[in-house]
Amino acid sequence: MVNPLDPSHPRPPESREKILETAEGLFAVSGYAGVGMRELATTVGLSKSALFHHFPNKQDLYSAVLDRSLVRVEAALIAAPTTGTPVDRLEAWIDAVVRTLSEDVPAGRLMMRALVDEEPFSAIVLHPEAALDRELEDFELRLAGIIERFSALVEEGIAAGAFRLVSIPDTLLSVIGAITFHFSSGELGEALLGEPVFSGPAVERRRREVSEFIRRGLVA
Amino acid sequence: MVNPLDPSHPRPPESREKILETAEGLFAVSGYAGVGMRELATTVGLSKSALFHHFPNKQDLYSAVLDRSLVRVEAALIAAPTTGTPVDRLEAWIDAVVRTLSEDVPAGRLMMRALVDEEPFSAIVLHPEAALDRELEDFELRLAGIIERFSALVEEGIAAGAFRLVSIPDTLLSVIGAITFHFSSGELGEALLGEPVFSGPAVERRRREVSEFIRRGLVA
DNA sequence: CGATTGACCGACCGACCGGTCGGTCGATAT
DNA sequence: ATATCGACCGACCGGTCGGTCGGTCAATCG
Repeated sequence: MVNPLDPSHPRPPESREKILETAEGLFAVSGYAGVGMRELATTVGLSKSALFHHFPNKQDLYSAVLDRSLVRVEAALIAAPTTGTPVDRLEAWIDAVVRTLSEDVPAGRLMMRALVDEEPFSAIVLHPEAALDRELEDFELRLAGIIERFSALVEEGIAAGAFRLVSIPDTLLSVIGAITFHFSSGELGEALLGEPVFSGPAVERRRREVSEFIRRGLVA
Repeated sequence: MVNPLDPSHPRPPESREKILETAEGLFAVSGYAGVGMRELATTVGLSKSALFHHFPNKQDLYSAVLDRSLVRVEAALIAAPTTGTPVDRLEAWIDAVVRTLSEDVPAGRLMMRALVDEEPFSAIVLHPEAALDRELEDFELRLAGIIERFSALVEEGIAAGAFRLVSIPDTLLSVIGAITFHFSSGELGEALLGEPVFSGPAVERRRREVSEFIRRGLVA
């Protein structure tokens, strides 16, 4: 039995976590095809073989990285209050997502890339029961859950008369685009803002601005 | 002298254009690193050497593809009316961009990828005069011009009291994100909408929805 | 103690990468 | 008739890709 308190020699879970953490940053910057297993290995400080010891192949490693980021977003959403008016809850959720993406720097860019890439997702997102023959990745199901939450909130808000009678899918795409793109915009964002996208003031301003922008776009 | 009316044998400008057109589609789907010159060559129906005959290297070909898409957006913006209230002009511009992106299917995804990729852009976007040592690509200057147009419009609208006192950079990032992401969302978008993103009804609805959403988010 | 196990490494594999080179071919220019 | 030129091709280059394999080593188990 391994003693989890024994600090002698790099313990296994540490390596696995370090690989995921490093891979998140690299995949966010260069995309799936733009990161080589050698590059990742040397950045982590392990041999390439060690990577394949912890993950069966590159795609599964990528899926694990993606799911790890989505778990944080999901957790923030679950932790957010579920009481109050739809407008209150919407603002709380936007705050939660913005805060999460501002703390996990590579996550926004990573998710934007994953969303734009064709492969991982399919028409199953809203109909998981109709899973064709393909096996669904963890992160696909998790994303579907997150989207479903937002979708239900907007639907409820419309029914309660708090929101305009918008097209829910279009609204979802607008909101995802506005929030995620900001934290994916890298150098362009910094050039526009005049300061790093992830600096304290920029994040705080973003939270206010995007929240107000979406609120006004949505309320009746 | 080449007779441009002579349809005998594949004429050179046709090949170059065909390469760009094909490359736009491939780069949009798989990204810069995800497309090989061999794959592109065989898709076009030429040899790999022919690609390097028309373009000095892969990066320059990619830049040309990007610029070609931006030219269309720029042209649509220039053709749009520049009279009326800021709100009118904003709506006309959003219409123009949405229409352009809906007609040039790969363009949205291609631009979203380019925007998320770190390399091509730098902090020069709004300060082209401060161009460090690096030579600016055509498409970078063109993008800077497009952003500058939108920025000026929002600024003017605020000064005229037509728009709220928003953070202009944040608003630009929200608008770019909302519009571009929709046409980059591929399978996710189709799953949410229940129909192809680029189908007639979906495009028309998108035009209305995103225009109204942004208008409400921005007007005083 | 010996056996097992998990973390890790170096060497290696076939496929593919971007890019170069020498040359062919048909149309134009002189 | 001949020289030139642009479009194009097949063969080839060094290097990198994701992935495999045999083995080492330290810690644990029985």
